[in-house]
Amino acid sequence: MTTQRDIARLAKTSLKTVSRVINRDPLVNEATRKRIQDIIDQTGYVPNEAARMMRSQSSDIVGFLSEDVATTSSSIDLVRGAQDVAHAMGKQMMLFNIRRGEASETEALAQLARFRASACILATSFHREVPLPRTDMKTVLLNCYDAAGDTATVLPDDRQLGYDLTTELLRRGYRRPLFLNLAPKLAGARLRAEGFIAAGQAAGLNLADRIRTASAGPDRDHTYFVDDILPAEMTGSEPPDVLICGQDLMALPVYFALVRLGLAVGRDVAVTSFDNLQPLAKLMQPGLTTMDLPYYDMGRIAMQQALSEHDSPIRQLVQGQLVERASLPLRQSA
Amino acid sequence: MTTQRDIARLAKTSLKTVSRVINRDPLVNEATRKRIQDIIDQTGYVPNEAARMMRSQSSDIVGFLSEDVATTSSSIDLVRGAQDVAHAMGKQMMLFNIRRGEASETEALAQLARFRASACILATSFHREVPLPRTDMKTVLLNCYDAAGDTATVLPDDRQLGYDLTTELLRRGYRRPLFLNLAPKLAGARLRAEGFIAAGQAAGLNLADRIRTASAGPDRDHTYFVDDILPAEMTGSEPPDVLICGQDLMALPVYFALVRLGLAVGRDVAVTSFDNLQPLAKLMQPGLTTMDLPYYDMGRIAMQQALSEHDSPIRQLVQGQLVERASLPLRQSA
DNA sequence: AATGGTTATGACAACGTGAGACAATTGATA
DNA sequence: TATCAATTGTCTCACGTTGTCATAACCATT
Repeated sequence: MTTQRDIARLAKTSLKTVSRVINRDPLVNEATRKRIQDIIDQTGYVPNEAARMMRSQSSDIVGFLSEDVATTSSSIDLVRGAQDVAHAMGKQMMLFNIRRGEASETEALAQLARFRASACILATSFHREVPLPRTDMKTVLLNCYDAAGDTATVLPDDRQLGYDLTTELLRRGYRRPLFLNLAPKLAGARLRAEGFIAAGQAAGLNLADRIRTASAGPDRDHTYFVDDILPAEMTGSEPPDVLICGQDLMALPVYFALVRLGLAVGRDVAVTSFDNLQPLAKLMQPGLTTMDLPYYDMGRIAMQQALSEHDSPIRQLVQGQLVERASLPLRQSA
Repeated sequence: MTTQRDIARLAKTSLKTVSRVINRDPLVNEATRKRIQDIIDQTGYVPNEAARMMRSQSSDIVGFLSEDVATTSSSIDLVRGAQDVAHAMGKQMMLFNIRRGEASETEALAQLARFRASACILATSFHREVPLPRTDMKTVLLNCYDAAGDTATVLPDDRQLGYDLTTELLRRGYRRPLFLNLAPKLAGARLRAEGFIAAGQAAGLNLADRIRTASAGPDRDHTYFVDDILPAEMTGSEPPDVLICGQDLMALPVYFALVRLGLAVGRDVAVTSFDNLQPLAKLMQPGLTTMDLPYYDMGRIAMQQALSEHDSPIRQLVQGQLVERASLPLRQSA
């Protein structure tokens, strides 16, 4: 491999001058600079990052530990946002697919320590509390938080998401929303429920009994709602005029269930959700109106905090936005 | 940061002996080894990878350049497979989200060169030909190939996938399959069509005219099939008894279209597809019977080839497997 | 010509690790 | 006591880069 020493020899100059050219030190004569630069281009010299790291005692590497990169495609946007910021700042990101609390997490942190990484981002695929691993590295929690609450944290503003979505439904004339919420062990589910009720209060409606929750995991949720809740509610005397699903993946079986009940989504009952999962939300028929979760922005912000010199705010909430499709038409006045 | 020199001072021994312990030199007395190891554990000493890289002139880093980590969740499995193998071999993976042929690709390769990466994997989200970037690094193409054909390549055996799926349909008694294929610019689409026809021939059926293709991109495909092809074919005199969709994401709008046509998936017409996209394929009602594309295995194999000393086979084809769900019932004899 | 100031260049050390050469020490055995 | 093997230590170099400091070259002013 070509080194600065080789360049110096070829350019008949000193090692230091080559280094100056490479580091854009202005204290170099233009003619010399050009002569050296030409040789650099010719030889295809590439600086050795390892040597640079050793000399500077710092590494330009940030770790991204992600749980379940596999399961949820939304978490990919967290990765993308973080990576885009890192590269824009000339940093490198090392991605680790881990399981929280298991050996894979410890190993990832050990690897990052070997590379003297300046910081690490710990991301989860859904908003929830996590145990904080023991590490000396600067840490940013992404889409999760720890009980102690003294670590920089980036979270979706789930309460506001629930509030905004509900407010929009009410504004459009819907009066009997039914919230098919995710399990309360998910922090986002609890917060959205709060926002849902608060938005009702603001409009003079008591929505507290308009929430259904399943205690088990996501998969079970769907079965419960589809087989038990929906048939009962939709055939009752006062059926809901709009369903709020806990996530887009729940809206899909809900669509199918409504078809089985002989109801048309959008006409007989509106359906909304949270996630804006691509390309699912767009491919569903009718297109799913859903609260876009700002994962890409969250990834960006987390990386900005990981790279910032000064201390980051402990908890930063990121807003989402409603994406309108055909599943939530403007309601005809009853 | 603690160094080997610090350890030596604390253990009242020489730098060399510490180095021996760390590098597992057997020529060390057991008692001494333990004493030093204890201090290493206590201080939480972590070897400096930069120094090690410089000393050993090699880096243990493999690059993974992926197009559209964002768009397709299937490509995540490529990443996971590659990462699992890398970590098992004590290597580090650097992930880059790039666009083929654009600056992001060149920059990623430049970064990897700075780290003296030993190899890089170039992955695409769907099976197609790509231009090979100029680089000195050992390269493995994953889910894509270049025209010259002298680069190690890992691909799904799409021809076999098409053949196996079709054979299974025929074995179950279906006789009028209709293949709603992806655009032929995708290599996988062309190969699956070959397999489809070959399987027909093997069963004494001419299926050449049972393929429909759209020339535009995936999104357009769906519209075309859903709005033009399906209504015409399904209401014809001899409607298909089973639909083969080019991908699970196409099967979704197809489901909705069949509902609009008053047809029940599984009962009136069977539906199958390619991908086994999680969790979509499972959540659709009825569950989608689909050819699982072995992305995780492909990722593993690509990384194995990237790390292998000797030259890798130019083209390695990986097999898939049918995942049975309710959308393809065993057919009642007509 | 001497002085001072600026600009350009070079010599050298140091970062942490690993390895080779070889000396020194210890303990056991002949 | 002499000999040998096992263990530990000393010393040195190398990897590639960059900060510190020193020197050289040049110009303008006195």
